[in-house]
Amino acid sequence: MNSTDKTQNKLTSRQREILNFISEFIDKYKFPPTRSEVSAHFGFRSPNAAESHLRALQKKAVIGIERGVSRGITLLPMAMTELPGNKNPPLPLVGRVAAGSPVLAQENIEDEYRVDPGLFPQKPHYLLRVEGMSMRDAGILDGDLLAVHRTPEARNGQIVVARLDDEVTVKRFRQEGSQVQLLPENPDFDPIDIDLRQQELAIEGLGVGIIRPALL
Amino acid sequence: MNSTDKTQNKLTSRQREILNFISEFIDKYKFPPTRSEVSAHFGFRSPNAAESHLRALQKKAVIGIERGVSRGITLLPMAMTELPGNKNPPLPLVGRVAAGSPVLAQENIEDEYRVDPGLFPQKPHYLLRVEGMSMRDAGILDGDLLAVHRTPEARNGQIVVARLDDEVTVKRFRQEGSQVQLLPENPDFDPIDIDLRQQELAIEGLGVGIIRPALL
DNA sequence: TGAAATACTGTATATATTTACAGTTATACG
DNA sequence: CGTATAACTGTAAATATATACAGTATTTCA
Repeated sequence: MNSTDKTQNKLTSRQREILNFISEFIDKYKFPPTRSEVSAHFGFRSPNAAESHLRALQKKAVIGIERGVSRGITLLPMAMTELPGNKNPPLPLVGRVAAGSPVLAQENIEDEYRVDPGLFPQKPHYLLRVEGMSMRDAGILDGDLLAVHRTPEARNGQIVVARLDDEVTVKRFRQEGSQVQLLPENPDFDPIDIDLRQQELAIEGLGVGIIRPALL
Repeated sequence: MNSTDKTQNKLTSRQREILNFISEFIDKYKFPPTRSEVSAHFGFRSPNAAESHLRALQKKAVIGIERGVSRGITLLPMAMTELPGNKNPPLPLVGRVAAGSPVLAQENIEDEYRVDPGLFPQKPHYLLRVEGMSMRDAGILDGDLLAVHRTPEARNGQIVVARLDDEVTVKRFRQEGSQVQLLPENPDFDPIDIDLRQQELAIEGLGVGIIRPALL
């Protein structure tokens, strides 16, 4: 391991706690904490304890420290990845899913959009651009963005993102024992029948909402 | 004027400049400026010049100052109103529009949601909850949220929010001279014909997108 | 017209804050 | 086993920062 690689070092649990505190402090007070505020929170008797932690976090490229500046701590983009409970991250927009690749593979992500999570009944994890008119009568049109909640479980009647033979499709879900039907909402299309004993079917997620970025 | 009313006092142009600087400073550095940083920016030779301005802004309830805390300045919600170039404000969700009231009247606003403006081809100004199925075949269903761009001008074929006899409706727009048609997208509904010489029609805005907060 | 508010200069000081230096203990690593 | 890193205590000092006090000139407003 050479001395220049800083980013790949993972945080220790204590460091994660410190980072967490900084993030929450900023959320609460709208400005970063001082060394003594960090120390006070964790019960350190020396401000230097906080100082060393900050230096470590800086070395690992999750925070920035402005020298000689009070409260000069900034959370770097890198920090967002490490933070839990990061409400309202931008949702990746998934376009055409390349055969065999995971839906959220980098190559499938076209863009990122911030969308208020409170809009939807279930937290969406990504947006999937819908192709084709097979769900027209459910009001889901070609080009619509389906807000998808990642989960492998679906109940009858729900609109799912399913993967069948390396193809990703959006359909209404129906299951009776080992027989699954993927139902289109357009009489021009035929239902897809699957026998789980003979064919593999993966539920990628649940459709929880629609965003139509343009009206015709 | 008694001494307790603080909020209604408007800001002087200088105070607005100061507030602006603070806001931009926070955007840039992620923490608020000190008195000397404010002074340096405006060329004050005394940190007290900044101090007085901050006190004035505090008295007018646009900023908060934590006593004894470095960089302890916070922008209060009130400040947002005063600030220009406030990109990405939350969009008000307009529910049922009370007869005779402006669409964006306080009484019509149910909630507020942050939505990435980059999603839509035109900047949406508010979200309108669609009632009824008259636009079903355009994929706009009962309960959908229509993202509306406020403008009084519409071109043929666009989906508009129109006000006719104190009623607000969403329809497709068509105009030939003084004859306007508001076309539903559902054979169960009849087009509305308006002669502008006899009846008043106000275009409240253009539908620029749809958000469906739940799938059935 | 006169008091209050605005918009500053200038000086001073308490204290908030960063930051360096010197240690201790425990754990991980090759 | 020795070295590095993590996770602290404890002390000290330079400096960054808030903030009080004393003024001046101008504008606002009742």
